[in-house]
Amino acid sequence: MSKILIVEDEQAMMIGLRDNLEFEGYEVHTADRGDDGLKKILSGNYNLVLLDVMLPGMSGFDVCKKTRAADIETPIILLTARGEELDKVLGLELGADDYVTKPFSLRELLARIKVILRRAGGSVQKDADLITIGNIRVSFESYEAFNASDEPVKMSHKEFEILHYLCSHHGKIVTRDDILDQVWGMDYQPTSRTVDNFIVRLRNKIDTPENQHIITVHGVGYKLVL
Amino acid sequence: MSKILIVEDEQAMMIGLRDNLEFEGYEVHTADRGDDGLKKILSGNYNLVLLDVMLPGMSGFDVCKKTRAADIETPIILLTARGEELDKVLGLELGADDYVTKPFSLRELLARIKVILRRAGGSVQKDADLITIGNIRVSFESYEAFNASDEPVKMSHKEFEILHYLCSHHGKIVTRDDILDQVWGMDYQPTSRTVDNFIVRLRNKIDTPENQHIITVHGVGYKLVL
DNA sequence: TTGCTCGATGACAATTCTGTGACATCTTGT
DNA sequence: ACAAGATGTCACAGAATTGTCATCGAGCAA
Repeated sequence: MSKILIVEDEQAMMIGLRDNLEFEGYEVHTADRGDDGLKKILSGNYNLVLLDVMLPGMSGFDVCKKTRAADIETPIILLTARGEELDKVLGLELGADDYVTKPFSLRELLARIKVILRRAGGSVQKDADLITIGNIRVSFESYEAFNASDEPVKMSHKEFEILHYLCSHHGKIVTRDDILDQVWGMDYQPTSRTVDNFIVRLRNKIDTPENQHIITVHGVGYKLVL
Repeated sequence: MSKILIVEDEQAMMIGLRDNLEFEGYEVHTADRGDDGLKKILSGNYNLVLLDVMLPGMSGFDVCKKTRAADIETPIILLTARGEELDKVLGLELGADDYVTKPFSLRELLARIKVILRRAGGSVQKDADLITIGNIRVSFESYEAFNASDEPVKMSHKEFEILHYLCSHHGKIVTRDDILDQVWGMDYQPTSRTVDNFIVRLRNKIDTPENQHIITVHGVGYKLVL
């Protein structure tokens, strides 16, 4: 679970933020002075910092600057009361990762927090095994495929395996022999014509009118582009 | 150098952005339709995307969503004309990394770009095997070639092989027989006229008006200069 | 058994790539 | 400058590759 530090001197604001973030499942810590906040940030113990600009002890700008000067890369979102652009830019140039201007909407702040935590390599996994390829979304774990309207798309076992192989090498070229070796095995192999036929079937399922995802590389093989 | 893609249909806006970003030292590419933009983004060739929300072809939201669905993590900054919060949140939840609301200040946008590029650690590693030769960039691994505008260039298998051989001996002189031996093999070999013909085809694709990259060494063979 | 699906194959069409000759143009040596 | 040889360039026919369809048989379930 992500740990968030709130550095904010206005009691009401701080409590509101804390409660909401805790409700969202974050672990929340607080500081109400700039210098205290800096000390905590420098411990490197947080995944994210919400930092007010107007603070007793030390301004948010200075906290930010000193944090970066100390080579601490903890993401920082600035909370500023003034809507002036100068503040924004200054903040970002000082090393902040984002800012919101008071009054801000909670939904927006939460969205921004999510974005930054995700980007920081956080722990938001996505639908992991549902991969979108052209027209369809495929799960290789459950051998299911769905079209744009979420209706199931029928795919045979071999079709899944071939698509899976193409997927795991997407962007790279795969020869017919590669496919035969991987999907059918070294011992028994049908004609390479068979591969072409499966490619046709896959194309019918995943290609959109505008985009062809399985590219023929003449004289070499095929290539899947996502 | 960071490569930035601008997806924007308003000419004036696009030109303004492009010029300013180029002035800042970024390599800028453009697209004026949502679907075209998506195609380019999916190539994974960019460090950052500036994406307008209102676009012909496909909305910025959809482009964003599809990009993330395809597991491409290229950072995206949304450009939105409407100041509505819903847009912002929606955009961020769809996987955008940031947004600015038109009209935005250039300084702010530049600051945000810097922040994101800094955070992304700033390099597209796909360029690893992308070699630039004159007009085009070539990947011998994936048998792809792109021109200056990042549009794919068609190249046949033999063309790739010959260019590959020239590349691996760039700066040195290569005789026609060398090429025939390497590309066609010792046993079967066409006329040496055939080589000339392929050289012509390659030249048409890679030479720029100012620079000839495949040099004829009269009486001996050819030489590739990068 | 019957009816179904899937894998495999071959035939043919469609497409793309190669190789060649003819002729224009250039380079070199005289 | 001239001739001889080398190279540039183009269009086209044939070769090679790939797309697509119809079909057949094996395996499986009802």
